[in-house]
Amino acid sequence: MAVTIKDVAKRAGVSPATVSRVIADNPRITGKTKEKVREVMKIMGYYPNFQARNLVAKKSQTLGIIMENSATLAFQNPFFPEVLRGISTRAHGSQYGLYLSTGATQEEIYREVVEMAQGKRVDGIILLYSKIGDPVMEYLCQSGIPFAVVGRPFKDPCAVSYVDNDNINNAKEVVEYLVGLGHRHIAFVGGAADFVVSLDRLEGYKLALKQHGIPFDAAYTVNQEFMHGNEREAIRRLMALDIPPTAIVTHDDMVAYEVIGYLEDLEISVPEDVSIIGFNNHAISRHLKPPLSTVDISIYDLGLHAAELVLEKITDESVPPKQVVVPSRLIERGSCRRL
Amino acid sequence: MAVTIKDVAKRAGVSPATVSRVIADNPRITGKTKEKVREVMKIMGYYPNFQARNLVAKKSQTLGIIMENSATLAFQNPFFPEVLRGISTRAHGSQYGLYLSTGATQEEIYREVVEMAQGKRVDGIILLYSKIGDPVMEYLCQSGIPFAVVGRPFKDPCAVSYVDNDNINNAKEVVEYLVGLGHRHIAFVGGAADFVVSLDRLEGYKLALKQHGIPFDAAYTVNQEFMHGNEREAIRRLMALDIPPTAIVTHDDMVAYEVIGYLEDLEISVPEDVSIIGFNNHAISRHLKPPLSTVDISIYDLGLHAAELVLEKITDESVPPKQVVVPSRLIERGSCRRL
DNA sequence: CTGAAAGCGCTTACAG
DNA sequence: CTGAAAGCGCTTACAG
Repeated sequence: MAVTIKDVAKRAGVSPATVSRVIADNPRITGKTKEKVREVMKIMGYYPNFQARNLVAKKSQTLGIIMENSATLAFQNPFFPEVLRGISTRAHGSQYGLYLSTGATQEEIYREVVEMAQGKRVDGIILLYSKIGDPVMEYLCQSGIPFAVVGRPFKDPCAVSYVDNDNINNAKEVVEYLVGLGHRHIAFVGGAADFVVSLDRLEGYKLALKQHGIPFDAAYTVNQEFMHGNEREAIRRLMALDIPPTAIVTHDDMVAYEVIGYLEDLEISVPEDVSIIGFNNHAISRHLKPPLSTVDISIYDLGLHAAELVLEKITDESVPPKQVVVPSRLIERGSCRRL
Repeated sequence: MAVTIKDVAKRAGVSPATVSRVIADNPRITGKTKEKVREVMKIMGYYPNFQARNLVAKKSQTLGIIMENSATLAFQNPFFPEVLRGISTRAHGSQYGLYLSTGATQEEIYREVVEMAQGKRVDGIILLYSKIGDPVMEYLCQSGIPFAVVGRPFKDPCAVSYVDNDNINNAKEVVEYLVGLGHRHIAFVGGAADFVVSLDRLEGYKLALKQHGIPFDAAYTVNQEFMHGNEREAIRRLMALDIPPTAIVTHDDMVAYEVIGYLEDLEISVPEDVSIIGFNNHAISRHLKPPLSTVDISIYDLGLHAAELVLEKITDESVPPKQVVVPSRLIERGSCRRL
């Protein structure tokens, strides 16, 4: 049996209430009493029981982190560890712990979130993704629990606190950069179609084309669905078009390298034959061949701000929803060439 | 105020004890009563409070995951997300949640672990790394809390449950593979020197050399300490030796690619001039140039088994410590050449 | 400055 | 088959 507040109280010759106050460092307790109690706590190896403490305090000092289907997306790329690092740093700074979702399907995740929230297992929640028609997001909105999203919500974004890059603009700038290099036939390899980030980037892509009088052609776009075993084929098809693209925008550095691999198999070189650009600026991208031009989206900061937003909500429920846009920057390296 | 068991009881016209039994699906409760109570629970949107439930049950249904200094190692490479995915799957299968450490320094981590354990925040702990003279490991050993380690403990390994690859042998086989290709001057780029995995691999490296009558020369080894900004210089020095190595073993695929980058800057090509081999088989490694030969250490399985081990300990404290060795396999790709 | 008492939301012997 | 009561380990008005 672990030592409880009562054991300490008895041994220190005070009441449990006093011990409790010493733990809370209540200023109304004598220095002498505090010292004595602390001494006893140390001797007995006393540690407060979280469950009990949280039960009466009606809080858990814990943030719930909800990630997408663990088997696939979230875990595939370095986004997850990096955003978690940001969250972790901020949470730790405020003495909050992190509780992770473990569900693999949308239904499991939904159930978990409801239990976390209703069961008071967490004080707030960070949703690591934003997708269209997501029941989890809907639940979060109507539940009243403090939460923040990494990624712009699809509907009613002003009603929720979120942090995001300006994805539309990022993609637009990337395309403009390529246009500036003389490219007119630019392909777009995007993420899963039901993620808002994918929509936004596609939108930015279209916007840039339009602005430069380049007609949009769906044949130049490929999305995450292609990632299910027929990536290679999708790229082959792309390059077999009557007018194949001279540049490809991909939504992630690792995907960019995967594409580069397929291109090489087709004896197409980067950047000689095709220019390519990624997103996320993975640590390794500058060391690889070719060094990848990419957009650094400040993943760590996304995490930091997401944590900040929930923490704010937890501290004061009445603060209005807030949106944070984290800056990104285009990093030029060797994977794009002037036509 | 959230709806409690009392609210449900009142509305259903039963006692709180009965509601509690319905939740636990106690067979001594009438089907009719159960139905009625469940109906009311649904109507009122009742969810059991974890804190309260766990307080009396003296358990938390939660596993603590301790990772190394979040800012650096654990988060740098895909090991962390992948091992977490394994843990997550197994934990979820047994209705266990995951609680993550957030500390950045060893002291912070130590404090967190003690609080997690003593404060009954978690029922068991998975330590994601094994290093020499680690106070966290020592605490875990003497605390009596169920735990498992990913990686062989440095001392008294038989006293703790852990899962690991046969790192000594893995490294040995890698070196033997290179020797088999005709290499005699083989360099070793290892991880941080205080990690047991680094020791083991170095040991395997030495073992293989010895077995083939190749003298060990420390000048051919570089360790993680070189990763602090002077990686490039370390590689330059290595290749400037009187007899430069014709092959390099690196402890991680991404490190291998980083090294390859530095070699290229020195106008040394892989595998033409130098062969190189990695560890961990990152998803991207087969798509990169050159496709990397590497050792697949089954990271997902390491996580799965680690979770299995703690869960076992939690279920039955009396089971003796158990060790699981997860198989690895050498994957030949294009980064090594026969001399 | 400190203690006795009530209570956080639940579970579980003990009765009946 | 169900309820009243005690208790998990803590905190916090309320007294004094």
